[in-house]
Amino acid sequence: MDSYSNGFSSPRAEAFPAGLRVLVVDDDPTWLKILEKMLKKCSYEVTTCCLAREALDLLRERKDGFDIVISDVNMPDMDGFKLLEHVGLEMDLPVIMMSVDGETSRVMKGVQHGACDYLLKPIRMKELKNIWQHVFRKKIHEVRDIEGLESGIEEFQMMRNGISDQSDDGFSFCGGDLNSGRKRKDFDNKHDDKNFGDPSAGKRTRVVWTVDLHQKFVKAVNYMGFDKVGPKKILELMNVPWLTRENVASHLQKYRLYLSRLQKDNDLKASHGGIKQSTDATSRDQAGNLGFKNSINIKHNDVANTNFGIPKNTVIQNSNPKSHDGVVSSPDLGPKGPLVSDAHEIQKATSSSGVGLHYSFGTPDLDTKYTTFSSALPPQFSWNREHKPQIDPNNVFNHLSLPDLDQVQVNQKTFLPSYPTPFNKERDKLTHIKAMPPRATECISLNIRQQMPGENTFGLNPVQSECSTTAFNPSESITRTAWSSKDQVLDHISVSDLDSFNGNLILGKNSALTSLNENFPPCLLPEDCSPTYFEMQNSDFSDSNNPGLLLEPSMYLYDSLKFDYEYPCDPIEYPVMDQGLFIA
DNA sequence: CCTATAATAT
DNA sequence: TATATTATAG
Repeated sequence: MDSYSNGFSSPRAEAFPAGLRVLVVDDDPTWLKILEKMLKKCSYEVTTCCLAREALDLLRERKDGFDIVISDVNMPDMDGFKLLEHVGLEMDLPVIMMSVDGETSRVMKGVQHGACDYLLKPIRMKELKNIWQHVFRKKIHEVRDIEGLESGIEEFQMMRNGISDQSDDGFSFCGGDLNSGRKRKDFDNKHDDKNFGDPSAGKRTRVVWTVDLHQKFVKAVNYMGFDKVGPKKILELMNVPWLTRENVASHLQKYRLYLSRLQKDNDLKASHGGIKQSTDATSRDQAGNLGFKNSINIKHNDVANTNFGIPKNTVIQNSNPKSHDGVVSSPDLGPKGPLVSDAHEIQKATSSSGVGLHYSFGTPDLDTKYTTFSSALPPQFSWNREHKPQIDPNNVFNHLSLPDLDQVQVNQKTFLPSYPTPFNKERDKLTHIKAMPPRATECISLNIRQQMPGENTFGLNPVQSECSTTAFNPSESITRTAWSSKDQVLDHISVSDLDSFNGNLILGKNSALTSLNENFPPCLLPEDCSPTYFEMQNSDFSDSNNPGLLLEPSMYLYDSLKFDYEYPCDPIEYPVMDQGLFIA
């Protein structure tokens, strides 16, 4: 692992792609062998398994044990897409799907479910050689995120060179604003003026906590330590001009509540398992500590390369030195049963269930402020800047990261994202990981409401659409919504923009909003995914090993994407998918 | 700063 | 209508 981590942490290292930890899943032993061989030739560290279940278990056991997963689509025990979903939700690892079938709809489905790439068998070296780019790309994005809080941008820039930035991704996917890139945000003016300054307006505008905003929030929290945080500090760190302390306080309240609920669930689960910890502690307290403490204190730069400053996993280190091993895994929860269970069912049940936090992406409402994009937007665009001109350059858009907890965490060691658990506290105490709830739990669902760029293409307006999907439930039958994708994106799981886009169109309830375009963000896309997909088509790029090269290809890809997507297929078709996306 | 509660939004 | 999110009061 070390080697691995090193490699990634410092892209420049020659060893770079070497040591990439790949998990290959395919029910056909022959393919498994072949792939293993090929991957080893690429100097990757390969682990194989022929069952999806097995793969999931492996991944759960060794949370930070893999950098990327390559899975066949057709498998007896579990649909490859389902596996994809689980992986995306639970470990946030890039997943490459493969099959003999290159039917567009299948590929699309893979992408929608979060696959960062879709390879057609027979797979050639060419294609495998570059899989590291998915890992790298993801890393970069994460960096970016974090960066926001930290002052250092250097790293970011470094990476940046190599890779296209999100905006590219985003755009291409969105299918929308290709050329201009960003649509403008005209409307800011309106809103801005309105409420802010004048008290006269009796009530303040309502802040919508978009994913982006929430991420910032979380970062801030993690950065300073959960227990130490206060609205004021968070606000400062977030550096979002128009946000008020009250807004943050309110959100913090909600967040804590949410965490406590989460905890509670976990406890329950744990108890079920028989192992009950002392958790009973009041929910409040726990909540307070949850998760963050541990993770946070470390924000050093030393890690700089890798992490970008985020503290995250510290906890793990402390508690479990071997985090790698998967200490984290939680047996009780029984990843098995429930996971496999059909997402469908769960979804249904769950979708509305209450556990998740919902974030929205866009905004339809004029009065409301949406934070979301502020980041992505160039300063000029920032909406409310009036109040505070400061804009974070940092803000970049990232794709969404998981909601709270994990979010962006980066493993210092590995650099792969790991989930931070909210439950650190307990973890520490207990040390047993068992007690811990499975990550899945952590993955709560998010409903994201996003607004797509109203694409002009269609002439439609962007509308919000929502769809939710369920992730899975790790342990009990609890169901959770994974997140809704409507638009997008959650990390990988998400749907392709295209879909969402279309979805929006269709759904368009608020069509009135037509002008919205502001825009959004193209960003949300799962960066990983998009480009890749195309790559297949243009196989040319596949050769480069050099990270530096990465960029170029991407660009191409993007272009091609744009092209393709420019004429989106029938919008109509998608909506449906949209909804069902995750569901399978 | 935190909690509770009202006001809104979905 | 029931719930969830956010604003406000205490």
